[in-house]
Amino acid sequence: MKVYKIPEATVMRLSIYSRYLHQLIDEGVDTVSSGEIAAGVGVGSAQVRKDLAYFGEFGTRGVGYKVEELYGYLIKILGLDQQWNVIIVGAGKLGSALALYQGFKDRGFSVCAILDNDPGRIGQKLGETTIEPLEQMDQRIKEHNIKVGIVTVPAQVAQEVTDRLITAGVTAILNFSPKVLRVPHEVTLRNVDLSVNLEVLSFNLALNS
Amino acid sequence: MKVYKIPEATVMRLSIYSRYLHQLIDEGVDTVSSGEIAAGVGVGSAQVRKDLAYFGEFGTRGVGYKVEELYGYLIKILGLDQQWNVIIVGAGKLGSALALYQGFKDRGFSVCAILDNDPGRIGQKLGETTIEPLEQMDQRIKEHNIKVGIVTVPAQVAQEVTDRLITAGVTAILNFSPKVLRVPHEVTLRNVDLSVNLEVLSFNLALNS
DNA sequence: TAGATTGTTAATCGATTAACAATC
DNA sequence: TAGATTGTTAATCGATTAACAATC
Repeated sequence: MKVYKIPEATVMRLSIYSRYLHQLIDEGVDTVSSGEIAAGVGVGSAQVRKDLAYFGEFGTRGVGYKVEELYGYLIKILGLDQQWNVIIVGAGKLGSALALYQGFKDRGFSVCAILDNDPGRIGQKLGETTIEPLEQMDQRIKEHNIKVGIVTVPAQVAQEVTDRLITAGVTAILNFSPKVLRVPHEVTLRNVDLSVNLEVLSFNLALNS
Repeated sequence: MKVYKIPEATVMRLSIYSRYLHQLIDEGVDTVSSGEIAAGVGVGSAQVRKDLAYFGEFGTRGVGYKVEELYGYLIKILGLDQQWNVIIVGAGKLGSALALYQGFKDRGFSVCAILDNDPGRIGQKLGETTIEPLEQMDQRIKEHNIKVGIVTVPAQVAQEVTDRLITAGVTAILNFSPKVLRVPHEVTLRNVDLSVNLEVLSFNLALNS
């Protein structure tokens, strides 16, 4: 797949398209147009075609796209045709909820290690997985060839934990801590800052009042 | 505050700046330049000045910004100088974790109602708040003048729940369900789609392998 | 005054959208 | 062939960045 520069928004939309196509498969639909996908997920049809065009030609002019086929391509493009092992650092409320989140499993993500440094938490089970001390990080990452780390620790230790994850071999990080993290450019970082999200809402509420 | 069109990215950065300023206050710093803020949060200094310029002139040429003063302005702009009452619909793992999330309280958000339709969950306590049936929605929203709704229900019922929230008076929605929601234009919607986030990581991993 | 840093304008960059030739 | 819809180009839009006059 020879690709130059894909806008991040495009990747996010591909993920959403793929879910919509999954729904169409369930409904037994077998052909769909860019306009229908667009209407289904609330974007323009040119946007849909443009997003797909980054990766190839998947449709038939005058006809549209075969739903199952396009779905298969998207899953491949998104890397969801393989299993990704995940480590969660921080077994607080949020980390524990994420460890048990069914949506991750559904899409091929397998949480195979959960770490915390609270002696009261270590040894407890979350589903199949036992909470272990941070010292186990290196071993678990190597053992399970983990590439994805989820950071749900307090802000003060988030950078340190991130550095350790990267040193141990993780190259993709989902950060839930309210901390601006620095990572080398070859590591992909995404921030899911819950407070920032609520504050955008708050901004809009304040604006309209 | 007379404002035309603020990029959403600007609002998110303002939230991040405000946290950085809070940290500077703790450190006893009392003056800061746009370059220092920029370095602190990993953006360009022109970006910082431009973001602030949407809302006014907060600095002194040749000197910089007074930390506490600028922090105060940002809190005001973000609407964090007032308390926002929040309702959570869906008391599963994620909803429960959010109900207890300290970060929300710290920024002035008060979760004052949690609803679920699972009889096994109703009546249980999450912190101070008791899980109630969905029938209580209208009453709680009116009683507490709730403007913010957090949706953590399964995709199948997300749109229905959202419609009910809006009818009852909620005008800002944080959606954690993997569902494209339709809301009237006067309602602010933010999607925090955990799977989409992981899939962007997966895409990048697949790209680099 | 000299040095520093803001606020703002203009240039650049990149993403979205409209339009249409290609083609089923 | 006529109608439909793709893939792609070019136009538009909007956000970021560079540059600099204003000014402390």
